[in-house]
Amino acid sequence: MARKSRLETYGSPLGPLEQEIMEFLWASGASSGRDVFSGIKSGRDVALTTVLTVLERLAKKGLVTKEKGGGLIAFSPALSRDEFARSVSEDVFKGILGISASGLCASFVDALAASSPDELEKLSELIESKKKELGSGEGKK
Amino acid sequence: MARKSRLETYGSPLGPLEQEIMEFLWASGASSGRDVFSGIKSGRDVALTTVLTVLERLAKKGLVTKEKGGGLIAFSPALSRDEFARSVSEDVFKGILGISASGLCASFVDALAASSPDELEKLSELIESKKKELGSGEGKK
DNA sequence: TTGACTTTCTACATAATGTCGAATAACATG
DNA sequence: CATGTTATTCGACATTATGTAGAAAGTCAA
Repeated sequence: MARKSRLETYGSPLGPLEQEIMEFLWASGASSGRDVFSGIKSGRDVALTTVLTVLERLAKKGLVTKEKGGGLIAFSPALSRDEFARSVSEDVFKGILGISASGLCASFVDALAASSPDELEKLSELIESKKKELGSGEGKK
Repeated sequence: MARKSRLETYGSPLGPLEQEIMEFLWASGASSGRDVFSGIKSGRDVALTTVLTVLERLAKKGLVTKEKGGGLIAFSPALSRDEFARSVSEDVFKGILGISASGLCASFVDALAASSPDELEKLSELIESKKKELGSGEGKK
């Protein structure tokens, strides 16, 4: 079996299992393949090799680093959650902004308000400083 | 040949050709398969049947409606650009917010400022009204 | 009926992801 | 060193999304 359709899982460039694994790594930091396997396993039923394979692919994508230290190979997230979210968001926004900026803004605020209302305040501030930034360095174009 | 990798095209739940076709439909409204084919063709080299197939799939996904009027079958976008962007964004945000709200906000503002600075102002307003909305109807947890 | 055009079917190709078993490499220990 | 255990790597198959298009079937006017 494979994953849900793209439209359904859209919102993360990672498949469910990949996501779970990154989640684990973000929470636990450097871990052996077996660690990840054990950590993930609760609630899911995959083989150790499946986890290893995904870890491998994640490494190939640059999302995970693989280091052979003294003992076992250690896998670690190559990007922090924030960095990852940022890098993904950039592409996402570029894509959707090309379709409709207003539609995007509207749902952005809704989504943010629903999940992290505290961030609304910070967002306002971000916008203010961005506006100033734009207002000043605006001699060209 | 197929499309770019998911990480690369991330930003639209549609493949390049699907996107082009939706673009055309948003611009031209109800069109026959051949119309879309002709409209799209400039700059791209696909067969009529390819366009028809994609149109069919878009219809199956609910993004396009297919109506057999008097003459030819007419394909129209089932959602406006805005509606579409909104609906896609919702999923996107849900997904990314689950990873990191701050990372998302930061790149959102950057992306918006870069592509549609005018929207920054509107976004501020949106936030303000959203904050009021939250502040008032806040009796429950 | 015939021919041109429309629409549907069917099929193949590539890529991403999930899923593993088998093979191989490494290591600790008897 | 031979052996058993564990770790890693390889190779494979499955499904889904998308691009691609020829073949077949349907429609309609002349």
